[in-house]
Parts: sequence; C-alpha cells; structure tokens
Amino acid sequence: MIKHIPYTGPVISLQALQRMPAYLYYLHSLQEEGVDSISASKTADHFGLTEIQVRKDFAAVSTTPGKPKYGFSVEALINSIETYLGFCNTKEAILVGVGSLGEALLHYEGFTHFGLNIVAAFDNDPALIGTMLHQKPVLSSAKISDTARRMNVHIGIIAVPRQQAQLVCDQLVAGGVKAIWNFAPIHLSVPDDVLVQNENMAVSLAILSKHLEETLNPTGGEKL
Amino acid sequence: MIKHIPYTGPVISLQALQRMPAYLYYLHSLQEEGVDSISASKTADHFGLTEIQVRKDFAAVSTTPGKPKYGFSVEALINSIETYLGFCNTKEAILVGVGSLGEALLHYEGFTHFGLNIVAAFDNDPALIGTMLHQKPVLSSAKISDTARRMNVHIGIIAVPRQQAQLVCDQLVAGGVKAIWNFAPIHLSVPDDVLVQNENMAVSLAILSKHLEETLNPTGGEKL
DNA sequence: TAGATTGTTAATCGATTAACAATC
DNA sequence: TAGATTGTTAATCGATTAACAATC
Repeated sequence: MIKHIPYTGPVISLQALQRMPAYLYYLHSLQEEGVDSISASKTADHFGLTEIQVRKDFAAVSTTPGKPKYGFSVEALINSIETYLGFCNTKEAILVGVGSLGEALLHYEGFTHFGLNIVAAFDNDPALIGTMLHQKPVLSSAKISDTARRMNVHIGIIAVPRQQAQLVCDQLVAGGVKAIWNFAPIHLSVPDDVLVQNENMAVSLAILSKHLEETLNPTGGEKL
Repeated sequence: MIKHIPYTGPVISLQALQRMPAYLYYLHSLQEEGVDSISASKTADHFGLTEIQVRKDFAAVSTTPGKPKYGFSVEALINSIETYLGFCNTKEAILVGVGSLGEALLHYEGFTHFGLNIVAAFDNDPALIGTMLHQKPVLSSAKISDTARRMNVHIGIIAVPRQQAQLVCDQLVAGGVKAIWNFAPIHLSVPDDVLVQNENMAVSLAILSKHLEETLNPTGGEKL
C-alpha cells in the first residue's frame, strides 16, 4: 500500500520560531521607512544576535534566497515569514471567559494581522449570554463543543479562572480544537495532537525578578 | 588588593527558570489540598516532563534536600522557589503609558504575589497627569528619570505605543532602572547591565499558528 | 531488609557558533 | 576584479537524558 507521509517543510527550532515575530516587526518598520533590502548582519546588529544565527533563521524560512552583496528583499522576507507562520491564512477561534481579560482580547483588533479571527465567545454569566460584545456573540459555555465542531474551529482561547480551565479545555478538545491559548495559570492536560500555548506573565516576572536579585543583591559574595 | 567576587548561587538555565512559575502554581494548589510532600516523579507526570529533569530543577533551587521515599516538602519547596526567584522581596516599579493595557496592569492586584509593587504611572495626556488611578499617582512623562532615581526604582514597565518605546526606555535607563518589562512590539536597545523582558503575544500566536498549519495543512505531502 | 526516591556522574542530543567556499 | 554578503559543513557548547550509587 502506498503511504502518505506528510512533509512538514524545513524543521526550525522552537527558539528560531520564537525569534520570527521580532524579525517580522523589524522588517515591517524597515518597509515603512522605504528600505528595500536588508542583510543578515545589519539585522543581527539591531537585535544583538550573531550574523550567522540570523542568516540561518532567514534561510530556514525564506523562499527566495538572499543575494550576495545585497541581502534579502524586505518584502519577500516579510511574505516568507508570514506564510511560514501561517499568518496569511485566516484561522477562526473561539474565546471562553468574558471577564476583563476576555473582553480585552475580544476587543483587540490586531489579531487579524496574525490571521486570527475570534468568531464567538462563551461565558456562564446569564446576563452576558445571548448578547453581542464587540460584534461577537456571547453564548452559553454549555455550547462550546457543539459550536466548535459545527463551525470547524480549531483554536480555543481560555480566559477563565484556573478552577474552570481544565473543564473548559476538555470541552474545547471534545469540539475538535487542536490549539489552545491558555491564559489561566494552570497546567492543562490534553491529548498529544493538541498544543497548549501558555500566556503567563509569571514567567516574565520570574525572569525580571531573578535578574534584579542578581544585579542588586548578589548573594554570598566572598572575599579572596 | 582584595577583590570582591559576587557569588550568584547555583546557575540554572533560562529554560529551568521558565519552568519555576509553573512548579510554584502547582505546589500552591497541592498546599491548598493539604498535601505535605511531593516527589519529582509525580510532578513530572503532572507536567509531562521527565522525572530527572524535575529532580534537577528542584535540586537547583531547593535549600532543604528531598528525602528518599518521601520527596520534597511542599512548603519548603514553595519557600525555596519564591526566595530563589526573589518574589519574597518587594520590588518597586513604575509604569509608563496609561492606555487600556497600562490601566489594566495598574489595576491588577496579583503582582504583589511576585513581589512587584507599582508605585507610580506616567503618561503624556494632560487630562490624566496629576490624577490618581487605582490609588497610584499619574505623573508627566517628563519626570520619569527623576522619579525613578529619587525613589530608587529599578523596574520599569513600558506600555506605550511602539513609536515612543525606545525614548521611554532611554529615560528609564537614565533614571537607574535595571529591568524593563516591555509590552511594545519593538526591540529595545539597552546597556549590558539592563535586562529587557518582552511580553509579546505575537510569539504565542506564531507558535499556535505554526502548529495549526502543520496539523491541518501538512504541505507538500509525498507519495512513496 | 526492600523499595521508593533522591543525588551525581557520564552520555546524548540539539542549538549555536566557527570556518570556509560560493557568488553577485 | 575585489569585496560584501550569502550558504554549507564541521566544531563547540549547553541542556536534557541515562545510568547508577546513596539513603531514608
């Protein structure tokens, strides 16, 4: 029997993937300034990275190769990165939990730049259910799975208190959701084919806090 | 001459540091349930990590060692991690930019759990300057450096549009700030001893989006 | 004691960096 | 052509994992 092996393109590391959005912002700002081409070395200078690393990152996602003595076309590179990241394809998402965070997410219009479109929100609050908020319908949480499946939605955004997060997560997964953006400070258990991306300010605060500890109170200094 | 070499404690990797907040949340939830001790293996199961990795992480920050056949004291481990991350020491911060994001940050009370205390906010809007918002004074952006220096503040939070972010950053650094939490989607240039921690939802969206691309539209599949 | 669990040293794996050849 | 810049292959570095000894 002939097997169908999905080819997932050049593999780039998670770290490289995480650098892509920063490159993208930078390239957009260059484009605004009317700059046509950019070299890996100038980009590296800008970000404090090594030239080689940037060149590898660009090479990994760029469809059109860079030209010696010229660099990369800003426009082509923007296109390559956006295509690579899938920002060109609109992906529908549903949001669960319309508290202050959830409402802010619902209100935010910049998601379209990432190909994300929130089509419906869910909450338990009877006062909210059945209303429209920022042009999006708010539905009962009981309908999460059904709606996700019916609308063929593959992204779920969890903005509920942590006590409810796993339950909501299970409902999303039952509805066929394959990627979950989790704002609740709790680890979610999901099947292997579902990705959970945690948005957690605690991680940032930990890094900031640790740096400050080290800078301001170097512990246990020793005299030599 | 006798040199004073600061000893910065056991070095743990950035990745390990980033796992600490998740452990902390987990340990707090165990404590709420009245659980006294926890093993590295159970923790690993919970998070889908390897037992060895968790044990190394715990060992790196724990002051009291784990006991064979018992594991680690939940309480002692919470203490160790919070101390390690510096969440026990209150650190004062100033926030620049009181738009909807800035206001939300000002309003959020959970920062005290991370030892963070926002003491003042800054904005350019004359309507805001001189007022109190969520019990915090809003001052003119012209006073950023002075205030930071006078109050001995070492953390700055940037919640202004990206066009103004580098200028604000420079003012913070001039005022002696050593750690910057940047919500503007732009790379900030700072001296070597200043840390910039970027909070950028674009990174999360990139990871989610890429996963979905791979899962739903595996490109260029080939028949064998 | 036996077994669960810890801590330590060595091996593996993956990402970054270095060296160098290719090309506009 | 010379030089800037690219792409590729090999070396290094650091994080994770494995193997195993120690201990309650």
